Amino acid sequence: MQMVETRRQQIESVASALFRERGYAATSVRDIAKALDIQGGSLYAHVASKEDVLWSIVSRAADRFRERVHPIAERQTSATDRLREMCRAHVEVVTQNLETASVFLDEWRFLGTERQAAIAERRDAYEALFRRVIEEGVARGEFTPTDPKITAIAILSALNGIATWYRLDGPLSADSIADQYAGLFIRALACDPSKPTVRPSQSIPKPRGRPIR
Amino acid sequence: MQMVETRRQQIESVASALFRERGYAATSVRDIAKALDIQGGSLYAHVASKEDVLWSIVSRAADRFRERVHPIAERQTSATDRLREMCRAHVEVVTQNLETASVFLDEWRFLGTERQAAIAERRDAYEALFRRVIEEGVARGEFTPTDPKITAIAILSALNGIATWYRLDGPLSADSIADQYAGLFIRALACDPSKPTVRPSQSIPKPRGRPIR
DNA sequence: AAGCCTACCTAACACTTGTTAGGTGTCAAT
DNA sequence: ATTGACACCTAACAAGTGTTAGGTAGGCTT
Repeated sequence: MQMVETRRQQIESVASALFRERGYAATSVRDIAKALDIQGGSLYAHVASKEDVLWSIVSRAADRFRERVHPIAERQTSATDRLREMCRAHVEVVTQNLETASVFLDEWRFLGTERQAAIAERRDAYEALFRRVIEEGVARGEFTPTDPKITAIAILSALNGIATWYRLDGPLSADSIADQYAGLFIRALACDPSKPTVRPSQSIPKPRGRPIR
Repeated sequence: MQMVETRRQQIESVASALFRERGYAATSVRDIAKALDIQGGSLYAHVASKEDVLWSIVSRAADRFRERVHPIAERQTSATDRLREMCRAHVEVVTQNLETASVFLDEWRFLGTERQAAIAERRDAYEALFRRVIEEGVARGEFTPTDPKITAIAILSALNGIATWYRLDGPLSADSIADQYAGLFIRALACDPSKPTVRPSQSIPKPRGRPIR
């Protein structure tokens, strides 16, 4: 009974590819239709608007990231371990959903105001997953003391950059990329073993209003 | 004699701001004109085309990055030192030219094919500056062995990400951001001091065809 | 056989797009 | 006083934009 792909899914799939390579604003509804060998107006039997398609893509991609990474963030393992696995999972989502992930990362600003706000909220929450793991690692003396907010953003920027240059037919496997990135960040955070500063431990300080300085 | 700002410069300045916040494709020539309180067609007394404006912005921004970072890459100091300073300089260019840098990073794909290729070439050369410093640091045993290409891309992705979120009126000074980022990457690359592997030294291996694996 | 649903088409709508041709006024140099 | 450059305007162009209304053909159910 399993049908291969509903028309709506085909539209989103084709739109993802076009939005990624030309950008949302530079892709017309007729471009999408042409890729499916139908007429521009015929799309509206399946979708309410062009922005609607973007929203579906973006919001589904947001789901994927959270679904994969959130469970890892809640594990009871070391911060080092969780951060490594979170990085790996993030890279996996990017490389396995290259088009939708790219659209999510780059084109969400073309959504209407409310939808944009909804995504911003989810991105903040997602970023907070990384920030908290870093905070915890620092508090436990597992990580070098750093500003968790900046560090989290730096890590995510680097990981998200993969979406721009990764090619399925390239020489690098997704796994090896993930390992390299994860290793890089773990080394950046790993506490210098020469001075085993075991901070107050256990207690994680509540984040104050302003992030730094 | 110094005139404040030629009309052409005003156009590019206003266009940078609009391209950054709405994207090139979603910004009309009339939008740019309206910001200058003139009529859409009047712009063509100063510029040849919309793409021409983009090209000016993008290519000038590319210049700025190279001008600031290339001299540092050629210093005779340690790889650690050079990488740190290169990161700092890059952040400086981003934060001091927020709008043009953002446009350079995000909107260059809307250039025509040849101009796009020209920018791609310059970006590759710029990326190579970072890659070579990393290669050298690894070869000298100054850095942990890592794939220089991936590492360079990771660093630049993180640094470029700053262009998306940095605000002049935000709580973080550009300098402190630069230090944090630079510190992060240096720690990620610094060789574990417990095993002072002084590799063959001096000789830097020629990069082979395929990057890794 | 009738009705209905799905999937698509055609044609048009109101509007926006980048760009150009020709015209107007201002100001400095001749 | 004439010239010419400069900065801008108006008006239009051809093409493309997202979207809609109305129509048609085929297949499924009744």
